[in-house]
Amino acid sequence: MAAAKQTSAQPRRRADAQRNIERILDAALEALTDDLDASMTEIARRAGVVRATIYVHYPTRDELLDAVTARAFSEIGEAIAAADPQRGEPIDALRRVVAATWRKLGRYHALVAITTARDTSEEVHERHAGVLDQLLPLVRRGQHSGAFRADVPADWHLSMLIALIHAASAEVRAGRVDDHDAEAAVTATVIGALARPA
Amino acid sequence: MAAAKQTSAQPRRRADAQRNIERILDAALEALTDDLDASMTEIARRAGVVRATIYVHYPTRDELLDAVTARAFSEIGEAIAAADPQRGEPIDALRRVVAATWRKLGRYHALVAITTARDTSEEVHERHAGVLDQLLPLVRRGQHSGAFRADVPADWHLSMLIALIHAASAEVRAGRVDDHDAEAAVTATVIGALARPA
DNA sequence: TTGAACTCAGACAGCGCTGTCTGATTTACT
DNA sequence: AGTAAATCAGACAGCGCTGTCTGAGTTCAA
Repeated sequence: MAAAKQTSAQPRRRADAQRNIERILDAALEALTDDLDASMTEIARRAGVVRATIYVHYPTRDELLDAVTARAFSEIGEAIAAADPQRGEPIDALRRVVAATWRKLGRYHALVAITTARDTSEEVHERHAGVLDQLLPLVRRGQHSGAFRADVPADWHLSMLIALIHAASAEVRAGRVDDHDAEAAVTATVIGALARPA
Repeated sequence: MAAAKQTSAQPRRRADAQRNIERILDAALEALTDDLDASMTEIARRAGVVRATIYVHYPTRDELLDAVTARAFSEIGEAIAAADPQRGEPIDALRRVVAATWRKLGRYHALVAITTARDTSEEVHERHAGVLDQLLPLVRRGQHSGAFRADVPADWHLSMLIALIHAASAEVRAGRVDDHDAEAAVTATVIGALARPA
């Protein structure tokens, strides 16, 4: 079993073990963002542990990737919930959601690429379910109210939203746009892409 | 030197060699679309040749990837030129360009991912230059005329355009939208993303 | 028809990765 | 203070890949 969030049913984990788990997950995300094929050796180096220590916590590379991805989606889900997507006009709610999530989502592009390549599309969809379940209602009510174009499936809008956020993040990483300008730009671009034409 | 397009300066290539080169490039594109890490063994299998035959024409894996990518960008450049991006209103020209290129561009996502991961951003930019040189004037004149939003760099619009096309193609490959509906949808989504709000 | 270009069919070496192992050492919880 | 949890520091085996090689056989252009 991979390292799991501690529960009262398990013996307490030593503090240094808990610290190492966080460092391993952080290092994995960073290494994989730089190189989709980053090795366990490279991840261990960045985490400041020996390779065998990773295997203590995550018996295989895939289990490590699953853990990093689960953590990422959990964080995004929390950010979306905090943006309160059900409240107010769909366009306003979409603004809040994009502002709340674009930076995080952009960082997770590598994980999306890796899991998309590795898993079946059902597995990928299931992994995204926590996030999709929060966003689909917003897209649907926007389509119903006439704020968003309704001649495409709601899934289409979500795919376009995620693609634009990843592209925006790439522009920032490439240094072509600064972070502050990018926030206004990605918000406007997303709204333009989803909104029903006037 | 990698297998190059035949010129009068070179001895004529045998017909079966020419056929194999085309099949190798086709097989490489197909295999890499399915798996970014597709092996030379897999590419040879799909091409119906032995591995050593690929090495006769492309001494390294990277040279093969370069050849596939060069061919892809050449095709896209031709499709863009055929769409006549300098003619007419910017929105109309953008429609023509998207209609002419979205299917091809969508198929080359794997190559973009691979070369982006491998090369420096200068190298990637240089590789895209033939395509960017044709599209940047369209974006700039659209920004100048007020048709496209001008509060972001022209590069921003191009990145968003390409991201949306790739996402659209992924929706079609996933079977969530059919090809015909996707064309109308991607055109509308791109125009919405780039256009200055009314 | 001839002969060079081209391909085939393996075999081989080297590399880097993943996962496992073990005894020694360190950390930290009770 | 004691001791179990955790980590370290390599070493090891197996795997699959890339690139190279060679002699035999096939293809095709002149």
